[in-house]
Amino acid sequence: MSPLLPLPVTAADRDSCAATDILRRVGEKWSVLILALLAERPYGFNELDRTVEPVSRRILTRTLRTLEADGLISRSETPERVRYALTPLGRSLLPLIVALGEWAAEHADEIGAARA
Amino acid sequence: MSPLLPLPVTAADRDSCAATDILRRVGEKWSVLILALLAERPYGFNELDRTVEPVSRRILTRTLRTLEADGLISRSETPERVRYALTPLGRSLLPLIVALGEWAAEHADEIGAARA
DNA sequence: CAGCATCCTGCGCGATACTG
DNA sequence: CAGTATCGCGCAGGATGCTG
Repeated sequence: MSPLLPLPVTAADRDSCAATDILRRVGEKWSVLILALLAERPYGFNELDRTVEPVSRRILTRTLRTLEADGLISRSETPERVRYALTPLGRSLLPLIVALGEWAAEHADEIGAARA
Repeated sequence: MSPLLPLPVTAADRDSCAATDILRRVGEKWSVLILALLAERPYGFNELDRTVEPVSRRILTRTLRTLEADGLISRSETPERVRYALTPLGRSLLPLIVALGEWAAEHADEIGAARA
């Protein structure tokens, strides 16, 4: 066993697998989108709310809190507004997400064909 | 807008984003693990069931069907057994998952520290 | 502007039992 | 061996209204 990576095969591992963990995190509905937006510049809360569009404020809040708790984004208050920004850790994750996005774009037709 | 990628910002895009789509797919609980196992060699159904361990057969079945529908794995029947294997498409996705796994392993302590 | 409180729905995931 | 059928739980995600 023990494949190419720190991947969990036994029951004992299954909750402690870093790869699965982070994959589930970025698999959450709005995470990647938020990270991609913050890659360009910091955003305020309502600004994110408007830009991400059909997300509810409840979910946006929770997603931001989670990303913050993981150290991927930072939240700072200024007198005028709250400011969400990427942390260095979050920024280091970007290339991988970008690569996955490119892979998905390249093979979108193959996947579409397979589904039909 | 329109960040670094084909990422969905508007409501119209949100269900058609290939990147988010594939991320949710591999974010499913057992997907990466199954892909990682099949990266080494083909597996039979019960063989997967035993190896992945705490997964229920119902979920294993559904996960396999989904991965198959996306063209990432193939299912073929021989007289003695059913054989699940990676497709070329699935294999082309592996390096990206490996990269994410390595990233997660490298930064596991930072993430852990952030959560505390 | 930046949220929190409340209520609700769908489905990811699981346990258990049964089938050809 | 390779599944299907049935039942159930918890949580992601959402709608709506209120707050300082």
